[in-house]
Amino acid sequence: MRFRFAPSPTGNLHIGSARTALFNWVLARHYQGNFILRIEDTDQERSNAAFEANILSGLRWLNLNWDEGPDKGGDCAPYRQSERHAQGIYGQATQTLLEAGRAYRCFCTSKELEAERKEDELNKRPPGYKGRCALLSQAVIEQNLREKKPHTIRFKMMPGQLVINDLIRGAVHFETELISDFVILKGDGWPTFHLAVVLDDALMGITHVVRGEDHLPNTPKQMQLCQALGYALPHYAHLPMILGPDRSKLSKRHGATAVDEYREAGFLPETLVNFMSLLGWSHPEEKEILDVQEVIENISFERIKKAGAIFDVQKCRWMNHQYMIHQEPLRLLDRVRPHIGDRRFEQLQPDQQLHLLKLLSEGAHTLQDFNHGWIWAVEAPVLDATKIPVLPDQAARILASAHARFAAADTKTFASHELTHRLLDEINTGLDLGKGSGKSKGLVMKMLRYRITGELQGPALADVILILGRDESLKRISV
RNA sequence: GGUCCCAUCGUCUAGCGGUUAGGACAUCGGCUUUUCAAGCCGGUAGCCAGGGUUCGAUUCCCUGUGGGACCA
Repeated sequence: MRFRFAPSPTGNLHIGSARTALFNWVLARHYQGNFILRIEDTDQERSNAAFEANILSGLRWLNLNWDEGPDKGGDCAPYRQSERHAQGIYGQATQTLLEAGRAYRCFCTSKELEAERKEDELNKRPPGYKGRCALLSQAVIEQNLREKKPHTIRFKMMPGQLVINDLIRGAVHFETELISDFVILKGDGWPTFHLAVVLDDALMGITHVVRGEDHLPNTPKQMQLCQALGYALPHYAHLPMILGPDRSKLSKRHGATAVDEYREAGFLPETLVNFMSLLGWSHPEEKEILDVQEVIENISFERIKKAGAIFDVQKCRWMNHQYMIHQEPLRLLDRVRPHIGDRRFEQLQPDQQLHLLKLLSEGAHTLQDFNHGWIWAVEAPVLDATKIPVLPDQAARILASAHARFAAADTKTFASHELTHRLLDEINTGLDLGKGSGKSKGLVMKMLRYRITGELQGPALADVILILGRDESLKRISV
């Protein structure tokens, strides 16, 4: 079995495309088939190498390795349609169809076609090419050719019933008489999407065409084209769309849609793979946190839904949190590092870094969340008297008491979580702030946190003190 | 406009004739916490509508409605 992912390099790798790639890849691995990457760059205007590079790097980041592709070759090379075009395969196929009478030259200008379309619209008739040039006499065609009149080549649709036996949707019926003859070779000799896809899939021995539902209406055209070229039809499977919050096809106006944007926002690739696999598919036991192996083992066309699914960033963030807290600390640290803008993080001792990582990861949803919340670890706060969270006389007493206890405590206390806690309790017990002891403790903690970190909220104070150590902590609460 | 696809909590989904319609995210409440998160416990919330088929429909069929995609 051979699966493929065939993106157009007309934009960065999109979540929707990545999901299609993922399913093809997973399916290929499940059936121990091949996963082929083919670049569909026949649109010379919009394709560019930077986009192609972005797509490849995105797939690599997601760990979706391909068996054959533009960068590594394979038995069906080349894997870039522009290079295949240079070999003349699309022109040859078109010639064959022309000779077989399944294609014809169309000399209609874009102006004429435009006018025709407008007229259809006015008369409320279904738009579409009426096949005028199919009726041209041989003499007229030759005359036009001699005059070097620009023309396209159209494929002649055969009227009749056509059924797609979609692996996900079942039988889908079409009346091909309602589908107009479509262009397969443009005026400049380049193939259109339909010709290129069909011919390449056939030539590359693709057995399963798994793609987005948006291609479903194109399929009848491609099936007739495929058969006219004399090739066996592949199996088709059309995946449900990934939608934006308004239920329309996920697009830029919905916010972040590029895989890159998620990478930069601090999502882990395994989160994205897991999350995308659950958009339109579910594990037989409804397990949600799955590694790729489990997806590969359990994937089946039968469990793929037909309805579109909204990409819920909230749930994706929750899942990313799950992956982060279950990550090996040292590994997580490595992955967090590139996201930390403040280089002073590197000045911290390894054990301090690890301790911070643990504290911060408890509430973090993305790798980007490690960018803040630890500045107190590398610099003493600039204090602002108006922000002091307690009354002035309370502040003075708390600081005096804390200073005395800190100074008297031994270094062991500042190396143990338990002892640090006890120290903080002692400071509280030794004071009489005229409130209930619970409230009084709150005041003590608030004041100390403020003096030590400059913040009114953050990680547990005992941990903060542990990370800073005795001397630095003492310094910060000195009057 | 034409063709095609789709339809279970707000969201992702389980369900493949008989279930108190289950789970997850979000939300709400409680607990925990010096605080914010996180964590734990609990709650609210769903079968688009109308016809059939059937002893019985969320489930099968039809129609409508709604949403979407494609064509241009």
